[in-house]
Amino acid sequence: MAETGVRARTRRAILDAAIETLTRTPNASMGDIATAANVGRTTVHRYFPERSDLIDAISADALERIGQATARARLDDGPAPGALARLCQEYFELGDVMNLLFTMSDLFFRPEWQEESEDDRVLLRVIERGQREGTIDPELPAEWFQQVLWSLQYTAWEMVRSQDKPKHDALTLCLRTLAKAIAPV
Amino acid sequence: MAETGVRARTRRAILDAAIETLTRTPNASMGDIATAANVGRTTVHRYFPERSDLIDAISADALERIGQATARARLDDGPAPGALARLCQEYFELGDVMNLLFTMSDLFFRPEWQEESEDDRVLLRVIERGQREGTIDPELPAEWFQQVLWSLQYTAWEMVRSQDKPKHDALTLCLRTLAKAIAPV
DNA sequence: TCACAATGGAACAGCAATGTTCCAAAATCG
DNA sequence: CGATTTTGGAACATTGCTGTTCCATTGTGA
Repeated sequence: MAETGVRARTRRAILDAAIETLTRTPNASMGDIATAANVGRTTVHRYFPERSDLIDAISADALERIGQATARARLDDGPAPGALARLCQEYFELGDVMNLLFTMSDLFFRPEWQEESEDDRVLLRVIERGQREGTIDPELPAEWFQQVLWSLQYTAWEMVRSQDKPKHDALTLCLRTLAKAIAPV
Repeated sequence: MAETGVRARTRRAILDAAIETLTRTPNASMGDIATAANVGRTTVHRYFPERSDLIDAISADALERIGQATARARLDDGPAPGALARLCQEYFELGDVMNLLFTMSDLFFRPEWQEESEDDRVLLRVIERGQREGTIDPELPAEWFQQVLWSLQYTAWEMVRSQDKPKHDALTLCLRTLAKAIAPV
């Protein structure tokens, strides 16, 4: 059977096209997505019967990729500030996933996203470790730094988008500002 | 004529209801908004013939209020860091306007918002002044700090929303982080 | 080459929101 | 009070998207 080959490939193509299209136009129709994927609308419905099925898959895909990025950052290794910097870099390179989140903000409000994930816990843990070790400001709550890290991701990508900053420069700005923000007084 | 009295009042009621409703549900229908405003759907269409007219009005209203807040912060008075702190407070108190922007992110991409406003210019000017006077880090571009200031607004409100932080605490976090972020090395 | 899987397109029904019109009721103002 | 403005509701046509079915065509693997 072509099961693994063809089917998996078109599924992936639709998913990628959906991510890219919805990033630019959060209200894009199924037809728009089909066109972007070079696929008939019928085919899209064959893989994702309802729109919500497609959104579900996108959500799962994004969570998956974020999880992988978090793992790659090896947050438990070495000094906390360096670990956070690595995480920033990994997240920043997720690019389309990040930008999707920022424009399709309703994703954020889904249960899978609202509940504290393993990634959240790992991140909070390394922040708290830094606070104990004296490398991160203990005066502000760990949750705050967590939010700031995410917001700086958005800010960096916004610099790329609206100010035409090179990606590399934007990442540098992000890293420097995070370093200053978490530094102990 | 009741011109000034009644008409202005219902218009305002519809506008306020629209802001509040769209903040919670960016895709709310005209009917939803009418209900929220305690007004018939017909009446809404009487004041704002098309949906786009309503959105236009909301956009103008938000820009207007942001302009007033910027003016109140008197950015040209006193040391730059203090001026930015005042601006943060004023913006933070805009509350519903801020939250509307964050959930209806398509507002951001309208021409009125993309083009550099007078408020933007005033803000950039005070940042650059601080950089010359040695009170703000001159190594990072003024546009970056501008974006960071806005992002911290979002972050602070997000703390209120998802972490149940008291508004006052969230504002404090915002101010302290901004202070550290702009501080010269 | 042949059988079967996968696709594209057309056609259709259903639905929800939009925008419009009309009229009767209610509120406001002189 | 009486005239005029303002409103709410019902009704309607229109539009765009959704989800489904059917069939002919193309592609794939054995």
